[in-house]
Parts: sequence; C-alpha cells; structure tokens
Amino acid sequence: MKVRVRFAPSPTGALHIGGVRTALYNYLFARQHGGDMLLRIEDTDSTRFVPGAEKYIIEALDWLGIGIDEGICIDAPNGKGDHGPYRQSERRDIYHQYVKQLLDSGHAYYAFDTPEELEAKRKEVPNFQYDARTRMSMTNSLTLGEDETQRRIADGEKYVVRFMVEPDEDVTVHDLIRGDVVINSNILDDKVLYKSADDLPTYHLANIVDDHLMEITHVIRGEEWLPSAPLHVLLYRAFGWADTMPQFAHLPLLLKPDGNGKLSKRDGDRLGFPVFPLEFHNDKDGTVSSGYRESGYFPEAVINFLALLGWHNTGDQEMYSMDELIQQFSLDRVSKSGAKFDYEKGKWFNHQYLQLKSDEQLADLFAPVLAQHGVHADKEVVAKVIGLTKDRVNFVPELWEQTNFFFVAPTVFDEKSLAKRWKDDSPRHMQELIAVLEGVNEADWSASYPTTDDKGNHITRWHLDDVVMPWIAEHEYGVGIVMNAFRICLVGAARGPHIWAITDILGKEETLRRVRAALGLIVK
RNA sequence: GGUGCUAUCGUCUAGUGGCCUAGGACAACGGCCUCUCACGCCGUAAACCCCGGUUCGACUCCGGGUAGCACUACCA
Repeated sequence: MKVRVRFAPSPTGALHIGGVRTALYNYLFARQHGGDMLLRIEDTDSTRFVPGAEKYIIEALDWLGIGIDEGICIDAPNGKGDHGPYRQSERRDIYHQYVKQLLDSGHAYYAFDTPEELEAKRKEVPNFQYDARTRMSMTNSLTLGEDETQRRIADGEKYVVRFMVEPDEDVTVHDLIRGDVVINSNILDDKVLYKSADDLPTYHLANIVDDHLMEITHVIRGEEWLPSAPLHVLLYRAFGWADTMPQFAHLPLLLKPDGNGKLSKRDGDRLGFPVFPLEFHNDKDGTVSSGYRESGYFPEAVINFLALLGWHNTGDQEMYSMDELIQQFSLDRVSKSGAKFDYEKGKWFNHQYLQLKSDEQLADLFAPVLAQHGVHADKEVVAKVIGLTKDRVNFVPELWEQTNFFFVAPTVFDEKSLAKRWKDDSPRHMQELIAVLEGVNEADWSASYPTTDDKGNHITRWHLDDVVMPWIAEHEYGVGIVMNAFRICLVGAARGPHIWAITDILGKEETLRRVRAALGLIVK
C-alpha cells in the first residue's frame, strides 16, 4: 500500500516552528517511502480563523523546500488531487453524512446544554466530565426523547452532537515511537463532534473522516494529541473503519530554551529569536512576528537544525542535506522526550551553510543590504571582500559590520583601539609610512607571491611586506605598534582581515588618502 | 485533582547487557596561530534522576519512587 501522510495545520496564525518540524518529519517519511505528502487545512474553528494564515503556511513550506504532493500548495492554492476539497470548511456536506451515520448507529446523540450551563456545571461539580456517568442528567436527546429533540432542532435551537463513549473499556493505541499506550475509556468524555452554531465538525470528527477518506496510512503529529488518540481509535471503530485505521506516531514536543514547557510565541519575543519560519503580519490582532527568513537564515540551515531536534541517526554526523535526511530518517530513531529549543545551535548551523556558499552567491544575497546603506559596489569587489570576512559571520546581514570600512572610509575611531594601539609616536610613524608607500609602484601595490615561513608552511607573502617590514626593522620600530596604528587609520578600529588584504582592495590612492585623513581626524 | 508520556554533560544527542576510564556537536573556559578582531586548530571542565531487583556483569532489562511535560473546551 502506498504511504500517504498529511500535515494538517489550523489557519489560526503563523505556522509555529514546532509545526514546521512536524511537517518536515511527515515530508521525510513520505519521500523515503515513495509516498504522498498532503496538506489539509483544518479550519473548523470559525472563531479562530486568521486571514492570511493559510497563505503563510504554504509559503513557509515552499521556502523550506517541504514539497506538497496533494492538497493545498503553492501551485494549487485551492488544492490538487482527487480526494478534495482539502479545506475542511468546504467539506460540510461530507461531515453531515458521517455525523448522521453515527447518530443512526447509536454512537452519537444530540445535546442542547449551552456553553454557559456547562461552565456552571463545571464550577458546581469538581472534575465534571460529560460521560456515561453524567450524560443522563444533562439536556440531550437521551433524556429529552425523540419528539422533544426533533422539536428543538426544528425550532432552530443550537445543539451539538456528542460521541457516546462506552465506559470501562481499555483502549490500546499502538504508537510507532512509544509502543502500546493503553487508556481506559472512563477518562474520556463524550466529545463534541459537531456544532450546529457554525455548521462545522470539531477536530476529532473531521480528522477521522478526512484521514479515512483521504486514505492516510500514517498519522505523524505532536505529542499533545496522544491523550486523545484513544478517542480517535474509538471513532474509527464506531465508523467500522478499524481495519484501515492509519498508524500513529506522536512526536516529542519542542520545549522552551530556559525553564520548562512548550515553546511558545512569547518565548521568541522574550528571548529574542524567531519561532516562525517567515515574518507574519497578523491583521486580526495587529501583531508582527519575526521570521527565520527575514533574520537571515538559509532554509537548509533551518531544516538541518529542526531535523536534529528530536531525531538523530547513530553516529556523529551533524550536517544533513534534505536528500540525506530523506534517506536516513526513521521514526524509530525519533526521541521520546521533548527537546529544548537551542537557538545557539541554530546559529551555528547557519554559519556552516554560509561557509558552504560561494563568494559570488553571497555577494548577490548581500547586495540588498549594501544598497540599504547606500553602497553600490562592483560585484567582483563585493565577492572578494566577502571572501575575506565570511568566516566570521553567521548571517548575511552581519557581513555589513565586517565589511563596511571597505566601502566607507572611517570618520570616527574606536576609543578602545586608540587607547591601546595609538601611541605618541604613531603620527610620526604614519607620516613616514606615507612616504614609504608612496614609493611603491602602482603595478606592485597588490602583488603577492607564494613562499614558506620558517616552519615550512606554505604562505602568501605580499610585496608590501617586503617594502614595509625592512623599513620597520631599519628604524627599530615595533611591528605591532606601526601596523596597528596603520590599521586604525584604514579601518577605524583594531579589527578586520589581514592588513595587506585590505590595502589590496582599497588601492594605493585610497590607502594613502585614508592615512592622511586619519592623521587629521584622530585627536588624542 | 485525574490520565498519559518522558528521564545520559548547561543544551541537542550517541549508547539496544560486557566494546563505557560513557562518544560527538553547540555553548563555556584555556592555549596555539597572529599587526588587530575573528576564523581555524589543540586542549580543559561538564552527565547516566533516586532506591531496589534480575544478572557473573547494568546507562542499557524489571519494579517502585521522584521530577518534568502534555492532555483534561461547542481549540486545534
């Protein structure tokens, strides 16, 4: 039988990073088995619907490279495949039919208790549960009788349909990650399956009906669903679908980095990192949530990071491409315990993937950042500059802090660097250095050649080394003193790549101009 | 409160009864490299929740505690 899995988010806001991981695991599982990955929208709660959320979900998955074979997706916003519609709000007629089936077979009943009455009941009776023990004292078709029930419905009174859970039964759920989980039906309540108020089913009914009709073979979802899994098993049985019931796998939760509990949207705001793949503007409550994409993350880094939060192969491999994940992923190597969200490790992954990109690729990605700062430089130069600095950044936007001095001459000079590296002799040294550098031919300015150091390592030596070092030695100046003062003139601080790599890019004219300018600007 | 799930370095994890003096990675710390800041390299510190049992032998199996989490809606 062909493997068919589904990711079934609710369009109630931006897609949480935990949801992304669930989608990823579903996708990896489907691809590995040559099966289908479906996306179904579970919009059965009309009160929590957020405009734009659905579009956000499909764009986020598309950005991450989590491909959808059937259902709602980027190239078919209204769904593709022959098991549709894939939006639950468009499947009302289908649900009516199955609600009726349960009603007719005696597995469900009408209930007229209002939300207010139920709330009052819960206040009055501790641990109140709508079940076999209490249902005969409530307002429902079991206590009202056929005629009264029909009269109320005909009068347009709001009602719900509840599932009738038989008491005293041990229900076993076989979970692919955790093994057999047994729960007694006494702790289950008569779940609401359908509400007439918005003519929609609840999750429990819709998910069973849809998974069955869509021929889902494996339900891979978050651990928060484990307690209701027995109810779902009971529902399959009530429908007579026990034979084709999908297999279950409940994934461990993603936890807060500090303290305990599920990772939430608030944690991101509080700790300063995104918990959503893309930036999201919520028109319903006016909030804006930051996203991994906008923070400078590469999708492959997010995927790699997320994949390892809850799954790990034997061995020490850390870097996985999507193809490797598809090949190696397996549900029985998914951890059972929750994983704290380690944002620092996420940054490290992005650093690794950034190093893997070519300087030219990075130059293209960096161009918009440069433009923001009013810099328009040749791509060739930008790529060269990136080659010198990329190993010290985690994100493309950070490149600006590392490279700005290549494009804009310093006008302010770092106090700390001056205090430590700018000596009383420095102005005189710089004056002399100007004279030395002026003597260098334009053609030799950037020249370099391979050689070996005194330990026999192959290194690149610059022509300017051969000019400046002898001069320093001749006057018995300190190399560090002269070079750092020089660096401050060019960069504005005691940091940055090798000094001759800087002068190479700046060129003779700009280098000398900066030293002269600095001499006028640095007051100490 | 009830039910369920879970439990190895600060974090993600490897470990499926002897390969464990518990391995790797992130973070931390120290050193090397060096004109600077980084990167890189090398190194240090750091864990089997507790108590019993099974066994010649338990991180690994079993039982009991404890702790954490999840669920307990006309939300998903």
